[in-house]
Amino acid sequence: MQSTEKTNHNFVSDVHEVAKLVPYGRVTSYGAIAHYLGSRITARMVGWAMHACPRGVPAHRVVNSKGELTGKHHFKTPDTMQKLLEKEGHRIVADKILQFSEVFWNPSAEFG
DNA sequence: AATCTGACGGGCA
DNA sequence: GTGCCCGCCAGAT
Repeated sequence: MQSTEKTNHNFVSDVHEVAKLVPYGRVTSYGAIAHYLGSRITARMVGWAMHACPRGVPAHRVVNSKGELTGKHHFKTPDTMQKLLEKEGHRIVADKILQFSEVFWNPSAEFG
């Protein structure tokens, strides 16, 4: 059947939903969300989806696979992301979350 | 219409 | 550890 769908940015809202599931005091990565959503979604797609994250999505809890705050420039100010994370109890040095593996939250491990 | 880029990540030299 | 390449999709120029 010929689907008349032109844009499939259905995954965009999926990304936002998963991001909302990240618990307070925890963080996840773009790649983890991508893997959870399926192999056709890559970390880069997740990053792209986050540029339009609606209010209520804790975008600051999504960092790259090394725990670095690579998306901080997309917040109101470049230090907003770090501020929010520190407020949630995280330790950040040089835009990098310390003990990242201990606060990392993996959606695939929780649901899949 | 074609090309480059982007909040990324894994693999390989 | 460093550096380059590939993949995936949509938007911008």
